[in-house]
Parts: sequence; C-alpha cells; structure tokens
Amino acid sequence: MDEYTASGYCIRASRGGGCGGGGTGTKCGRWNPTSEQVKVLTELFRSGLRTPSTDQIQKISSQLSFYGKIESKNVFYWFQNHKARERQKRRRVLVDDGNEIMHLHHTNNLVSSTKRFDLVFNVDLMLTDFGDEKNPVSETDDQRVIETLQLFPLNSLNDADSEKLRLFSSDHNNCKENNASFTYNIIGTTEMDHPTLDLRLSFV
Amino acid sequence: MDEYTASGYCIRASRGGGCGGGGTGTKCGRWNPTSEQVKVLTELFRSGLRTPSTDQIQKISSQLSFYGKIESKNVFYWFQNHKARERQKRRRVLVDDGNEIMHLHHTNNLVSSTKRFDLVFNVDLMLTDFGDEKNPVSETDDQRVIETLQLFPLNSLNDADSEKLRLFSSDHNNCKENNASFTYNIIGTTEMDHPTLDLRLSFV
DNA sequence: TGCTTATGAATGAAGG
DNA sequence: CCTTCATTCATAAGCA
Repeated sequence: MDEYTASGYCIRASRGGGCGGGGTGTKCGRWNPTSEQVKVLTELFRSGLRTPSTDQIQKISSQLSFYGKIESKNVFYWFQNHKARERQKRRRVLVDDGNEIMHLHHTNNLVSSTKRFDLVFNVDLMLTDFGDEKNPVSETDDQRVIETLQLFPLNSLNDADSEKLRLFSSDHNNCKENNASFTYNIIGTTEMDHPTLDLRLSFV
Repeated sequence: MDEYTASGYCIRASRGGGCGGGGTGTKCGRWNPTSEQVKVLTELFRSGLRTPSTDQIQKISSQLSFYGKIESKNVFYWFQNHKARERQKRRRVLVDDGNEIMHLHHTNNLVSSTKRFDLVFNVDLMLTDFGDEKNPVSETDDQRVIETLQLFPLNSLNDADSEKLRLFSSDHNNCKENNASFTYNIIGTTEMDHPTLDLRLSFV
C-alpha cells in the first residue's frame, strides 16, 4: 500500500527495489528517487549548491546510492531541472502578480469591463516568497558550499516536518484568496464585454 | 459543503486548513478553469497554437485572468497537457490499428479531430490589439547578468554539461532487464548507520 | 456513494 | 542554460 507524508505526498511502496526485482511492476524506465534522496538533494540545493562539479556529482551520487538505486546522471539532471524550474517559477510568479488584479476586478461579475488596464499595484509582492530566510538565492549561481551534511537513517524520514521537504510550486500565489489585501486601481475603462486576445504579432 | 468563488474556484477546507487559514504548507485546490477560459484555450489550440512562448503565455494568461483566477503556469501546463494527450491519443489509435481488427464501429466517435481546423474560428481572438507592449528584445534576460563574474575557477565551467553527461553515462550497470543486480557502494562506513556527505574535499 | 475518467501539476530525461 | 516530451502523481468531475 502506498504511504502518504504529512504533505500528502505519495511515496510509492516499491522504491529503489531495483528494476525487475519488485513485484510491484516497477518500470525500469527512469529513476524514481526515494524521499530520502530528494531530501538530501533539496538540502544541498538549499544550502546553495546549484551546479555541482563532476566530482561533486560523483560523490553525491555515491552517497545517495545508500538509499537506493541512483546514477550520477540522475544527480546531474536533478540539479539542472531544479535550478531551471526554480528560475522559471520565480519569473512567472513575478509577472503573475500583476495580472491578478484583473481577476479581482472581474469577480464582481457584472463588469462593464475595460479596454486598457492601467494598473497600479504595489503591495503584495512580498507575499510571494517562501520562508527561506537563510538563502536569498543570488543570481550568481555558483557558490561554494562548504559544509558537512549528515544523512539520516532510513526510518527518520517519518518525521512530520517532511512537510518542508517540498518547496512546492508557486502555490503561495493561490492562497491569497482570503487576505487579498492589496490595492489596485483600474483606470480608463471603456466599453467592451471582454478582453480580446490578439496573438498575431506573436505568431509570426 | 464546499464553497465556490465566482470563478468556480473551489475553496475547500480540506486537509486541515484551506488556503488562508492554515499555517504551513496548506495546499489549496488546483486551478479550475472556467468554461470561457477553456473555450479560449481550446480555440487557440485548434487554431494551431501548440507551444506558446513565454511571452505568449503571459499574454494569454493575462487576458484569461479576466474570466477568473489564473496563473501563467496554468496556461503553460494546459498546453503541455493538451498537446501531450493529443499525441498520446493518436499513438494509441495507431497501436490499435496495427494491433488487431477492432470493432469497426467502436472508435469512430473518438477520432481525433486534430487535423481539421478548416473552420473559421473568428471569435474575438483577433480583433483588437492591446497596447503593443511587445519587447523587441528577443531574450527576456534583461535582469540577469550572469557570466560576468567568474571569481574562481573552482567549479568548472558551466559549458561542459554535455561532457559531464558523457562521463556519467559510464556508471551504467543498473537497470538490467532481468537481473536487478546493483551494488551499494558505501565507502568507509565502519558501523555507522548512515553515510555522511562531506563536500569539502571537492572544493580544493 | 464508490469507482472511473478527465485533467491539473510535477518531474525525470533529453535535445539543442 | 533553455525548451520540449513522456510519464506519472493527485484530484476534481462524472457516472452507475
């Protein structure tokens, strides 16, 4: 049976058992990291590691193999992806902040709507940050990470704070529904029923 | 009972808290597109748009936010999924074809309609422009200036990614179809129950 | 009301 | 580094 962490994240029962070995029809296709592996990788990432060198990758991979099957390339990809997605996420969240205004305006539902939105938003940007006080994640990517990381025995992952394990997504943004307490102005409303979408410029 | 906003977005108190109320890590539900949003997205898809650029995603998201809460990542995912599933479906059909004589009448109704957008879609997708804030600058990296500071030769050049990968592919011994015989290589453990990861060595 | 389906979200792996 | 694809996880919706 599957197991769920406090965060609701499902941990499949047949991790790291090897390819054909498991009775649970585990597909050999791709690496399926154990939660411990993810935890360690995340920890390293949070500590500042972004683009590990080949040597580092080897070491990490070697160490993580304690928790289950893993190859160096998995570690390599993991960092690539994690870095890229964090960046992407950050980029998107920033832009989305501006757009949310339109929605709020709309929820009144009998809109006369607007043609051009000159919006003045200013607050609220500080909401979208995860509580990582420690690490502002500078743009300069490669810093040195000098630290000794203690890995934990297998059974220790049950601790409820595995919640933190997920820096999950930009859900921060979603959750503003109740306390949307920022100011916005919409100026220059004219007369149309809905915005129109013109992508012609982009198509060429 | 659950509660719905005007946009159809479900705010449910599930899983200990709901959006604003909970403390750490409460996940609110996922994006639930309004029918108008789906309609527009589908229309765009049918008109041939498959992989919108970041810029397009922004525009679309921005416009669709009129109809309800939406983030650009939703748009991103939507196209990703829609495209993937269309492909998947097509593949499935192909397999079915080659596989056996199906009941002929069976699949007729779910023939993928993808190749025919002969219809004039004219909704309101291309009627107006909105302030043409298009950036002539092709890349969006206006705020990032990487590459400028390579302080130390410590961590290898980023460029060697492919090279790295090649190296990594050397630890192929896993994932044999039949014998899942991978070996843990734990080094230097005497009797501790977990390995220790020390990256300091890597930096010298 | 419990199971099935549809689909949003995530992420491993590449390609370029 | 960026983008894309395949696959999987998770959950809301739909149905029997």
